[in-house]
Amino acid sequence: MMIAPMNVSIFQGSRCRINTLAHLWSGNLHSWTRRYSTTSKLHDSKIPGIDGGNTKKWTRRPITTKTEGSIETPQRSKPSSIRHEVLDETVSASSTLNIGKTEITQFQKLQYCDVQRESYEKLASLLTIIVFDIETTGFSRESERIIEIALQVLRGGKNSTFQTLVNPNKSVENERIHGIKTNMVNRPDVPRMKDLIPILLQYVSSHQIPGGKVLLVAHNARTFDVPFLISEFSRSSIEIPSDWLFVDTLPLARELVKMEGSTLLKAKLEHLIDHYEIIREGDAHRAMSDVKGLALIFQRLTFDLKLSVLDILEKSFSASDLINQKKKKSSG
DNA sequence: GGCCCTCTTTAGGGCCTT
Repeated sequence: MMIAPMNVSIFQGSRCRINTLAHLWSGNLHSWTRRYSTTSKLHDSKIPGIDGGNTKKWTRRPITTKTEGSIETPQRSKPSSIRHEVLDETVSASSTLNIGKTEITQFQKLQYCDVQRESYEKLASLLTIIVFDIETTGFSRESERIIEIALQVLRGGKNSTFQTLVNPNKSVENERIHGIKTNMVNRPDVPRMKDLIPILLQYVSSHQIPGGKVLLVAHNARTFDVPFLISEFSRSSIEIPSDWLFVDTLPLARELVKMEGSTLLKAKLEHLIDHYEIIREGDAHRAMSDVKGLALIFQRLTFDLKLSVLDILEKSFSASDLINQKKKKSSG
């Protein structure tokens, strides 16, 4: 963990800057720590899975989810009972919040940072970061539909990943992109979006820290994933919770492309995966494969760009931000 | 469709998502 003073912030005047978000999660850390042990903090992490430690345990099981009375949002829905897949990934989070004694001592010497550190730690401790991705039948959020969605909670722990196919109630014409065929999703046992939304809300809520916010991360989130979610939620007459914030990794990748000395030429997800030498788990353009890749990319990007949690929050936006932005443009 | 860049801003084209 690197700590250095910083002078500018829209949140508060001066503050401490913590140049990595890695301490907020553990689920993926081991995957790139092996390749990118460039910091002593990461090098010293005792993470299950490294060097013959515990390995990730994956089990696939059908579940029945009941949402009645369990969603803390105003948009309560009828109880639903849908079979879908949850991939259990058991990953210890114990290493991520540990700070070495030396680091604490050095930190404590920065007297002027104490108040800011307290605020930072409070903010960080209340934040749940979730990487997500959707596959769709095309680019238009008006005429096309979501056919797959995947999420990964970066903090790790039980049920840290979620994925499901979605019944679009229309044919899939772009199978060549993701390999998802019409007969894979147009089935009665595949949930439609209106059935899935209450489950999604419950899943996110179950990982949300009381009083905290959720930070949902996606590549090209601002102009693709989030507008698609807004449209799908709207069709189901459900609002996206106001405590969901979104971060788009595309502008972050573009910052890295522009950075002096950077070898990243394009901001596409595939270029980022190549750039960081990430080994894919599964096929490209399948939601969970892209989520797992992006989870690693997000960690590397925030490290390379020296972004703290506050920096990321400054770049975040809400669903209502996009809706209001669109209304302004329409009226203007 | 929004963002970004430039041979620009009274515009146009490329990128990025499926």
